[in-house]
This record gives sequence, structure tokens and C-alpha cells, in this order.
Amino acid sequence: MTEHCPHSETASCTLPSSEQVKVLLDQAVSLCEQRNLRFTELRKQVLELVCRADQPVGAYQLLDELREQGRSAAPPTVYRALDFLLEQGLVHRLATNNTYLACAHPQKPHAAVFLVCSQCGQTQEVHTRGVIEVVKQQAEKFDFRVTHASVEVAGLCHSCQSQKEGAQ
Amino acid sequence: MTEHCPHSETASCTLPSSEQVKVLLDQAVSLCEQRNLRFTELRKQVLELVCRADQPVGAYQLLDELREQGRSAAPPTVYRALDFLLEQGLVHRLATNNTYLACAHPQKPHAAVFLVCSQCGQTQEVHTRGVIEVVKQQAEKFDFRVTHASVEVAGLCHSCQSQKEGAQ
DNA sequence: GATATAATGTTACATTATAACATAACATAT
DNA sequence: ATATGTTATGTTATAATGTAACATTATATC
Ligand SMILES: [Zn+2]
Ligand SMILES: [Zn+2]
Ligand SMILES: [Zn+2]
Ligand SMILES: [Zn+2]
Repeated sequence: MTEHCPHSETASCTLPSSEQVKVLLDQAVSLCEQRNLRFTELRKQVLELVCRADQPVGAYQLLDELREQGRSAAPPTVYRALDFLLEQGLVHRLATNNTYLACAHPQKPHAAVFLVCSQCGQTQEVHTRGVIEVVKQQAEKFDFRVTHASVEVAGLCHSCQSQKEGAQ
Repeated sequence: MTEHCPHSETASCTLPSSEQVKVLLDQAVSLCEQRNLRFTELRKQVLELVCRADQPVGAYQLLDELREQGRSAAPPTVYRALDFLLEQGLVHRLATNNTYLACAHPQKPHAAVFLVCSQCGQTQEVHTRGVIEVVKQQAEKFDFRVTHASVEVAGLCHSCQSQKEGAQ
């Protein structure tokens, strides 16, 4: 899950804290109301599952969990819900490992950078205007009009670095 | 295919030019020699196919083309060759569309940014130290040790922008 | 040549995602 | 309240991407 964070340049956006699930769901409700869209039970269930996961989850894991909740579900069930949530900016998709995670601040559209620990899987969404601005600058040099930038950084999170050092 | 380019900050690295295939293959040969690795016929065939493509290609398209060349090939055939080429930095993989393209300057390991036109598929590899350095800076703020950054930018290339404007 | 190592062949399967069409729920207007 | 169009979901089948496991072949080294 993700914690609502102050929208500062250096804040991490994905400190897990299951307290905050309800906040995100409420945000989703009002956001869909504003946009005159249906936040259906299915969509709510899927968003809640994504929020409760402490790491990005795969579509088929979500499918299993929906079924465990007694819901009749097939792949299109979950992919359609995810498509909706992606379009509304409520979740992000990580292309490098085909997983989905809740957006930490869905109120405003934003460019995001993801720090994915290759050891433990923990993933942080960070909003750093800097990276995206540099990307846009560079793209402009090539007459390239950016619509979306996927920035996914693999490496070691702090705690996994310590473990490795300890093992040496 | 990709043209060998001056290693300047603003140079595009993937101006198609099938003249340059041989250059890249020769580079691959000497590079594998230096590293005491076998640049086998299969690996050469796959690299050549990737080089000759004017856009990033999928693994199964490469598989088809290998078969058209009379080679007995199954999925592992092409994935193993691609794995080798990826490890040696001779090709890159685009996570956002599961495709592979020849590296424009395999001599030196480097961080790359890819500009992927969502209209026509044309993809440029650009080496822009700036982006990667900003990514690293940001990651450091979160005690995150970067090992690899995947930066894939979707948008419109120059020629597709003109077409859209013309259509208005 | 014998032996170990690396590469490829081959079969089967896992994982991720979508197409196509039927049904159900919802909104709006008579 | 019913009819009607629209949106969402159910359901089946299949496409697209990627890997595991083991047999065989080629290559290097002794
Ligand atoms: Zn976000
Ligand atoms: Zn970690
Ligand atoms: Zn490259
Ligand atoms: Zn284009």
C-alpha cells in the first residue's frame, strides 16, 4: 500500500501503511464522482486489493484474490478493471515486471519514477519533476513530442543494501 | 537498423541505414573476441536480423525470420540468443512493448533513453548522460543503489507530428 | 581420443494479455 | 413504469510472450 504524502520534491510516495487504504478508496470515489464515472464494486475491489498489497502485484494474482473473495472472475474481469484504474490514474503499471501498484497521489496527473528493489521487490513511487523535465528537454532536441515517460529504476533498496554489506 | 554515431550528448543513435549492418556485426565479432566469447552463427543471425529491422522487433518475429532462413528454431533458440546479445550489450530490450533493437554503440556500456513513436513505431536510442545522472541523484535521496534504469519515452516523432498537423 | 564445458535442439509448459460475443446493470426519455 | 440505448460484466476461447527440463551436438582442453 501507499501512504498519502506531502507533494514535495523529495518525498517518497510508497511507504506502506495499511491505515491509508480507506483514504485512497475515498479519493477514488470522489474522483470518479467528479468525472461522472462509475466506481463499481468490481473496480473498488480491484483497487483495494492493489492498495493492500505491500508490493506491486500481477494481474493473475489479483484474479486469484478476487476468486478467493467469492467473485466470479476471469482474466478480462481483472484486466478491464485495471484498464479503468490506469486510465483514471488510480494505479500504475510497471512494464519491467508486468505488475500494478496503487498511485500514491491520484488527485493530480503526474509523471512518476519507480524505484524497484531487485532483491526484495519493494517499490517506491517518487515524484521528481527533475527527471521528467530532463527527459522532455532531451526529447525536444530530437523533435519528439513526449506523451508519457516510463522510468523504472532497478537496484537495491536501503534495507537490502545493509543486508548485503552485513553478509560480506 | 542503427547508424554508428558520434558519441556526443545530443546525437541520435538510431538513424536507420542498412549500410551500417556490417559495421555492427564486425564490432560484435571483435567485441566477443576480446571477451573470449563465441559469436556463433545463430547469435550472428539473430543480431543481423535485429540490425536489419528498421524498428524494434519481437522475439517471435525473429523466430519466424530464422525459420524462413531455413533454420530449425523454437522459442528457446531465439530467447537464448537474445539473452546473450543483451548480456553483451549488443541489443537492448524495450519493456514497454516487448521488443528488441540493436544497440547503436555497443563498444562502451552505457545508459540509454529510448524515444518510441506511438504512431509509427520508430524508435531512437539516445545517450543522454543528463537523464541518467538525474535519476541517480534522485535515487540516492532514497538510499537506493541504482543498477539499471529503464527509460522509455512514448510520444510522436517529428514526421508523425507533421502528419497530424497536416490532417487538422 | 577422452573428458569437460558450452551451445543448440526439442518438447512441453508457464505467464501475461486480448478477441468476441452473450448477459446484466444502469441511465434516460418517453 | 416501460422502452431504449449505453456501459459494465460474464464467459469462452485464444493470442502473445517467455521458461523449464532434458537430450544432443559442437567446442575446447588435456
Ligand atoms: Zn502516481
Ligand atoms: Zn530491497
Ligand atoms: Zn545502446
Ligand atoms: Zn512516428
